[in-house]
Amino acid sequence: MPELPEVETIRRQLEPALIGRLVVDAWTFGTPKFAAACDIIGAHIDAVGRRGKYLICDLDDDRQLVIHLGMTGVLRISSGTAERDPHLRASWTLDDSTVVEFSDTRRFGRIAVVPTGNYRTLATLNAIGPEPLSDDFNVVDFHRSLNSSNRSIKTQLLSQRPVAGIGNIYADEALWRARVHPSSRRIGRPATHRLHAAIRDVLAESIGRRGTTLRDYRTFSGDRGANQNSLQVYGRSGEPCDKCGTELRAFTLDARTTTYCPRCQKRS
DNA sequence: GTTGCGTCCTGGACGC
DNA sequence: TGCGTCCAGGACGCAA
Repeated sequence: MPELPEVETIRRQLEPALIGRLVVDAWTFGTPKFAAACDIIGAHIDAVGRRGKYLICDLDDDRQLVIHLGMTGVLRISSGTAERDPHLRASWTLDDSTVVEFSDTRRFGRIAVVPTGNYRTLATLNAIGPEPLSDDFNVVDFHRSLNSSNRSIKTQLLSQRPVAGIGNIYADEALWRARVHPSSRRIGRPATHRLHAAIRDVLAESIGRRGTTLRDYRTFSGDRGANQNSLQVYGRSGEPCDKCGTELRAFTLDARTTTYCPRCQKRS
């Protein structure tokens, strides 16, 4: 499932292929979620950016192409083979004959075209928090944001409001590193400092490994990420904690599987 | 405004 | 072997 490190890895590889290119043709799967792909025919791509898990391409007509990869979305250059991908949801043909494809098995992804900076139709992006690896992500605001709601800490991280780009994998990993129980509804300053640092660390390390591939995720060049070999809690329920040896446990929080160490992550 | 829940969606795992 | 059921989860809409 593409989270910030996976989307950033794709963005870095996508950028040189798209910058300055003219979109001469487009195709889309017949559902409204992907229909906007065809709206950018005739536009040049000026920049390839990212906010949280959203890829955002600046167009030369004061609009932006916004792509969310959902759970299983993959962007790639068309192989040109005759065998059609049954999960292809959109494709763009560029003026150098490159064909960029968006494949999404579970159709949780989304494509939108909006006036630059106007994200009113994308509620999560419109209210998204600071980029975790930027200077905008500071401990004071993070602490205030986490304690402004009565929801659990993990639920808030997944909401994208306190900080952008965190999904289920990196939420579990960061909370474990920071020794914060996922269900905690209040967090003190020391724990906020630990969580702030842990979020930065797990994301930066995963970007360095080109993301986490559990099943579907591939980089733009079709490679698997390598961070799945370094996960310390996610998907490891029943295995011993790397810190204390206690058996890791899993439970469901907001319909998402949550793995934690009952000894290292005491509920506050 | 906040919170919680249902829905979307498909392939793999598993049990019978 | 074939069938049915369950599970995974990000974003969004809706109701309370």
